[in-house]
Amino acid sequence: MKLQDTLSNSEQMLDISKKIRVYLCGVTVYDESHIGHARTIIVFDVLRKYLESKGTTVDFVQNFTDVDDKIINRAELENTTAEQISSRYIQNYFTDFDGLNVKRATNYPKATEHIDDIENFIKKLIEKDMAYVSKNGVYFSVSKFPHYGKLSKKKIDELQSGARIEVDEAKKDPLDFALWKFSDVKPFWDSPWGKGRPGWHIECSAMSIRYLGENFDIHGGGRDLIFPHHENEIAQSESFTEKQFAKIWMHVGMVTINGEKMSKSLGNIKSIKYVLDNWGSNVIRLFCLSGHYSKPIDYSEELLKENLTKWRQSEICYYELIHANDKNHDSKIKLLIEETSNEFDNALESDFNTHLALLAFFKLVKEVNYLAAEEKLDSNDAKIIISEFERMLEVLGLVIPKITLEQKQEIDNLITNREQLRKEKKFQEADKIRDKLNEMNIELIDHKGKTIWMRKEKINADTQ
RNA sequence: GGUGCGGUGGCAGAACGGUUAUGCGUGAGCCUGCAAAGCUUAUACAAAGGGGUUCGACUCCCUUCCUCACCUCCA
Repeated sequence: MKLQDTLSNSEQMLDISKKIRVYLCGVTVYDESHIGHARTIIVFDVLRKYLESKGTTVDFVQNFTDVDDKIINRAELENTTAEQISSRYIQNYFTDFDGLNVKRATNYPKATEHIDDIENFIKKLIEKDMAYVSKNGVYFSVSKFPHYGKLSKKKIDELQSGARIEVDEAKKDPLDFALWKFSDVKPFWDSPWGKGRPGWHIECSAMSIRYLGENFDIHGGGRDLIFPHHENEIAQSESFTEKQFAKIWMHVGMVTINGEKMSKSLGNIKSIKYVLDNWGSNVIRLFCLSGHYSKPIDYSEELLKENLTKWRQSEICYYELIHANDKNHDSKIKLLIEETSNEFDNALESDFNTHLALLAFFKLVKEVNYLAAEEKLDSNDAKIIISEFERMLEVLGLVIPKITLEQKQEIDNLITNREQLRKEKKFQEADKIRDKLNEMNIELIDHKGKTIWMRKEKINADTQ
């Protein structure tokens, strides 16, 4: 598999026959997550699901930043503790992302639970003279790390001349960043240097190395983390281990709205709860995967609607497949499956192009719907198609809700009744049955000779 | 100002030095008791501007312009 690596700015081969270790920078838990967070996490979720579908073991670690100024501020505002705030939003995170059908990570380490690791990390950096203690805390000496700027392609002197960097007198160099901040505001921990809490970047270095080793495969996050977060992580980690840190750096583009980055400070966010309520998980996932992961994607009702249309077509495809009963084996089916399956895999293997993969998936959908319309969908062929179709659904994290056997029985009975009424031209009564099924979220599709049903989840967007 | 992605039809988004995907949308038709959905078909003188290179460029080179992101917390 090839992936574009931010560090080398080139495509790197990833050997997926071995175990893959992935660290994804998660969220700071001080507020609700929005669709920008969702995109990054869904991209990595699909990456992981694809690898696992190929039999690759994936160690997938995603942190929660649960000590941070924003959390503390929020706690003050609500007159509660930082711990209360972070645990509330961790819960909120799981509600959102379970709702988006994101598979739980192997591990969700929290900064507050790794203070020892962090302290040891800092201790060693001080021993190596890569860090120093000052009035306000412990700082990393950027000028001592010769490759600083290699990830973000920034030059140290240019950064220093940047007028927007706030100069802190306690720092030897304005670029130095905090490993440990002295503070006696809760939460704080004792340390060899004084009471305080960890800086932001150090937790990811300490925890990724702790769980994945000193040199793991993929480190990822949103593009906005390249500088300074990931740059700093490289500096501290490589100073610590004297080895190359992550092999591949994978960065996901921003979700924009009207062309502008979606962010709290701009106040233009769409929360996951909001989009989930209005569009449902499948449509959001399709939306998040509809462009190449590295590029920005613009949130718009139009695009969401387009993905809703495509999802409806996919659902119909599925129901056509399970209802197939024609006996017209088509020798082209084998070829069709091979072709779409290869296109799907090839797209993902060449820098994880989910847009192209989706194209292959929809090609299969179109073809099945065509065959069904032409009454050429053989039931045995359908079985073969279903297994490939379901494999793609699984990788993409899309879910078609299942129904129970009893429900199916009931639906079949109602349809039979309706057919009889239609034959007798008692259309009003027949329509009543159709309405009743509709209330059960069952939609009928009348083909020339037969009627099939599909389960159709109602979402708010349908009624808008 | 620096750095980095980009700029392709109404929208989304590919490949490719020569024949311009694909999807959504839109028009027409088929099917239907009606409806929904589906299917069929049509549709677009698309390549930011200007120079080159070439027999030929959307694709290569130069240049100008523009968007966005990062340079401060951020997925």
